[in-house]
Amino acid sequence: MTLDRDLIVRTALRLLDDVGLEKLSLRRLAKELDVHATALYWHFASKQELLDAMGRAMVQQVVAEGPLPRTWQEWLAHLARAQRQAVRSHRDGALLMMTARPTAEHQVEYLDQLVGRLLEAGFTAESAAAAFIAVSNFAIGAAFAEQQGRDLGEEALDDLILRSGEHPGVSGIVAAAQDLDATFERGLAWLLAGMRAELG
Amino acid sequence: MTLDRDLIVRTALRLLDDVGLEKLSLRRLAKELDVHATALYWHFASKQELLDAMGRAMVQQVVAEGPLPRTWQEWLAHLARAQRQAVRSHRDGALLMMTARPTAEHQVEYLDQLVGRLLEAGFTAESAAAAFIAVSNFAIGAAFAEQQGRDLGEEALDDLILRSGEHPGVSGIVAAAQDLDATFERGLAWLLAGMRAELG
DNA sequence: ACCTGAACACCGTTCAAGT
DNA sequence: ACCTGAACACCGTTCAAGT
Repeated sequence: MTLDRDLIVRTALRLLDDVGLEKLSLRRLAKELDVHATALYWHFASKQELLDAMGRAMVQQVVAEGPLPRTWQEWLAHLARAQRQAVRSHRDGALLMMTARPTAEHQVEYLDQLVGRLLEAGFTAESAAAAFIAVSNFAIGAAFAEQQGRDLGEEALDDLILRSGEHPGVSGIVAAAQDLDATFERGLAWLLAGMRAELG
Repeated sequence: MTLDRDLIVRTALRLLDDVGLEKLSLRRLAKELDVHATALYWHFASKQELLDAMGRAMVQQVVAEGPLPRTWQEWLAHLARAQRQAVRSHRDGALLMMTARPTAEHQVEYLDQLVGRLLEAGFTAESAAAAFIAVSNFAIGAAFAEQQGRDLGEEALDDLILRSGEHPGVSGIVAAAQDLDATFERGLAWLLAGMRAELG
C-alpha cells in the first residue's frame, strides 16, 4: 500500500470524523497510515495544503450527486441543499471549510449552467451573481450554526428553556432548533420568493 | 497593572488583529501581558474558555450600538448588519465565532423585542423564529465568505478572471465580489421581500 | 522517487511552590 | 488570592540521510 495524495486525503477525512479538527495532527494521521509524519511532506508542502485538499474533496463529493434540476428555483434550491449537505458530511465541516482556502475553479461549469438559467429567467448579470452568492452564504451559514449549536444542546439549551417563561420569543427559537431541516427550507423559500417578486 | 478577565480578553482581541487566530497562543498573549503563560489559568480554566469570552465580547460590542429600529423589516435588517459587522470587527472573526462556543443568553432581550415586532406584524411564533434564524445565518455566512475570500483575492481571483472568457457566469461573480456591501444588501432585501410576500 | 530519523522551535496544561 | 517555574506530552516543519 503505497502513499499518494488521494489516500492521504481520504484517511484524513475519516480521521477527522473520529477525532475532530483540533486533534487532527500530522503525527496522528501518519500513525494511521503507518508512516512517519515527515513522509507527508513529500506529498503536501504543508498541513495547510492538506487541509485545502480536504476541503475541496468535501465539497466536490456532494455537489456532483443527484439529477440536474430544471427551473431556476430548483437550481438554486439544489445548490443550497448540496452546499449545506457538504458541510454536514463531516465532523467540524464548517470549521474545515473556514480553514481550507477556497479553490478558484470550485465548480465553474455548474456555476455556469446555473447562471445561464437565471439569465434566461430575466435576471441581470449582477443579480444572477448576487443570487448565487446569497443562496450560497445562507446555506453555509445555516450549516455553520447547526454544527456550532451541537454542543449547545447540552447545557445552554436547558438554560434557554428556563428563560422561555420570561422571554416568549425564546421558546420559538428553541422549537426551531429542534427541526433544523424545516427551518432551513423556510429560509430558502423566502429567498426564492423575494427573487421571484423582483422578477415581476 | 493587575490582571483580570477583561484586560486579558481585550489584549487577546488586539493580539488577534495583529497575528491571527492560528498564532494566538497563550504564551504569546502572556508575553504581551508581562506574565507567565500559566498565570492565565487562574482567570480562565482553559484556552477554550478564553476563546469563548473573546467571541462573546466580539458580538456584544456591536449589537448594542445604533438607535433601535421601528418596523419589523428594519429590525431584521439591523440584526443582519450588526451580526455581519461583529464578525468583520476582528481579523479571523468568522473563525473565532466558529471556534468559540455560543453563549446562551446572547442577547435575549434584543431577540425578545424583535420577535415581539414580528408577531405584531402577523408572523406566527414558528415563522418569527425562522425569520430570525434565516437572517442571522445569511449575515454570518456572508461575513464568513468575505473573510475567507480575502486571501483568494491575490492569485485565485486572477485565475477566475482568466476563465471569464469561456465562462460568462464567472464574470458576474467577480464583479459581485468587488462590491460586497451591495451584494449583501441585495440578498438581505430578497429575504425580507420573501417574508413580506408571505404575510399577505 | 519516496521515506526515515534526528532535531528545532514551538504548543496547552498540570501542579507544586512561592508571596 | 494571585502568580512563578519546572515539567509533561504534545505540535508543525526542516533537513540530512537512507533505499
